[in-house]
Order: sequence, then structure tokens, then C-alpha cells
Amino acid sequence: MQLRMTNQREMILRELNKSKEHLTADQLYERVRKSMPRISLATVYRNLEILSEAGIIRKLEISGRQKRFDSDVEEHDHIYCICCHRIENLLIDKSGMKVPRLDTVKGYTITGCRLEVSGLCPRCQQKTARTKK
Amino acid sequence: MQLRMTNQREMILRELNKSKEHLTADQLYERVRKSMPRISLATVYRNLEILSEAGIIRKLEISGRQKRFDSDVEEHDHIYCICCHRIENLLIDKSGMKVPRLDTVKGYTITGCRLEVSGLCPRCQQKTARTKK
DNA sequence: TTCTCTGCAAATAATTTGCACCCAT
DNA sequence: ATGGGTGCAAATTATTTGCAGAGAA
Repeated sequence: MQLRMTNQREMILRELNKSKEHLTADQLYERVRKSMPRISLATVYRNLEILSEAGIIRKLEISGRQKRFDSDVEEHDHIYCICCHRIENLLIDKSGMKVPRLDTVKGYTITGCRLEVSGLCPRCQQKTARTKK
Repeated sequence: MQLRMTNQREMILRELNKSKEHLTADQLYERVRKSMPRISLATVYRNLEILSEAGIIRKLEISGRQKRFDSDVEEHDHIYCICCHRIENLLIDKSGMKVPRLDTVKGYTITGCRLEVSGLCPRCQQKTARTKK
């Protein structure tokens, strides 16, 4: 199955790269729509699926009900806010971890290993403090 | 808000405890239904939400589109199969990790930190091998 | 008695799919 | 010209909510 570089696909990739956030499908849709008003949400979903399958982008399945997409496929971890569900990148050295031979855990063939750190982001800490008063 | 121990709630907890797997809401529904045929799926969802909010069970938001629930709220990590989406427990010593002051990362107040290891489980390795032949 | 909980049905939210046409290769 | 890609609308999947009646405390 050959991948074609359509205008839609190109715009989706460009927008995802432009904002270094971790956007959801419909956030991306709203942005792409500004310069390409007739694009459909289904196209965005289809492309995000195809591109992440091809390893060009990365699908994140953490925090909240919507999937998020990351233009950075390099090995890295994430920290997310349990309140506003924002996700930020995190570079953590996992080499020091005393993991009992991770490559053979429970008979699994390991394909990935990531650390998901959760917490309250600075913005939400203020929000919470205000509410508690 | 007071929590009441209804028959439904008790059964849901019992089933979740019985199978030490990480069941989805509707897997749990199917099991509870066997001994309590008139229970509704909405009740299962509502209870899982309430119980995890109360810290009695734990909601897992990894791997696949459905949320899964864990009767074990003790600190532990998970390994999941990228193929069949099964989740198993993992006990990993994270104390050796050289994390740059995890409690202050990017100004966040850290509430949790877990390792999600992904891979192909033994069962799915065989499946894949067979398919590739 | 009081107030949370329940079942049912309907509503939402997120994502996927069928189909006929379009366009990158 | 081929076969992957698109827009649209409808379908699915997962979860949530309104409401009136039930039942734990």
C-alpha cells in the first residue's frame, strides 16, 4: 500500500509540526480547516491513523478520552495534567532503572516502555487554590 | 456525599476482585449480569466511576479505546499487549531512576508516575508467527 | 424519612465506515 | 489509467445523563 502526499495530508502534518503541542483530532481539524475549509473530520482521522501506523507521527493514548498525536516520534516520555489534560514532553534517563531484564518480562516481546508522569500543572494549581479559598 | 453499599455495588466489587484481570465496564457488566440479570450497564459505569473516585479501585486509561479497572490500588505498573490489549501487572523498582527532581518537573505538582511497558504477549507472538508464514 | 442509587431510554462524544467521485503517481 | 484518497452522511462504539421510582441508612 503506497502512501500518497495529498494536500490534506500535507496540511495535517504541517499543522501538527507547527504547534509542538499534542493535539487531538478535532483540534487539528479546526486548525487545518482555516486554510482548507472543505476538509472533512473523517479525513483528519484517517490520516492520523495512517501516519501513525507508518511511524511518521505517534499516537498517544494517555489522559482523557480523546487520543492525541505527537509529531515527535523520537523516544521520550510525557507529563500530563490531571486537571486540564495538557500533555508536555519529558526527557528522562531510564537507563538507571533496575528492571529485571525488561526484554523478557512475562514472556512478552517488548516494543516500548514509557513513563507517564501525572500532576497538576502550574496553571491548574492556581485554579485549584482559588477554588479552595 | 455518603457512599452506600448496595447489592449492585457489592457485586461489581466482588467480580472485579475475583478476576485479577483488568476488566472493561462491559466485561464486568456481563459477569455481574449472570447473578443479577436486571442490573443496567449504566449502573456499572456509574459505580466504577464513583469507586475509582473514592480510591477503592483504580481506573486505567491505557491501551485501546475502553477504560479498564483494577481492584489493586497499590502502587504498581503495567505491561500491555499491543495486539490483544491485555493488561498485566508489573512490579518495577523505579528507585534507581535518575530523574531530575521528579517532584518539581516543569512546575507540576506530581501526583503519580507510572511505567507503561508495551509488547507482544506470548499468545499473540504465536498468532503473528502463524500469520507471517 | 431522607437522599443516594437504580433501571430504562435517550443523549453525547469520539471515532469509523460505505459510497461515489477525485486526483497523485 | 489505477488505486489510494476525499467529502459527506450514516453507523458504531463507549460513555453519560434525565427522570421517576426503589431502597439503604
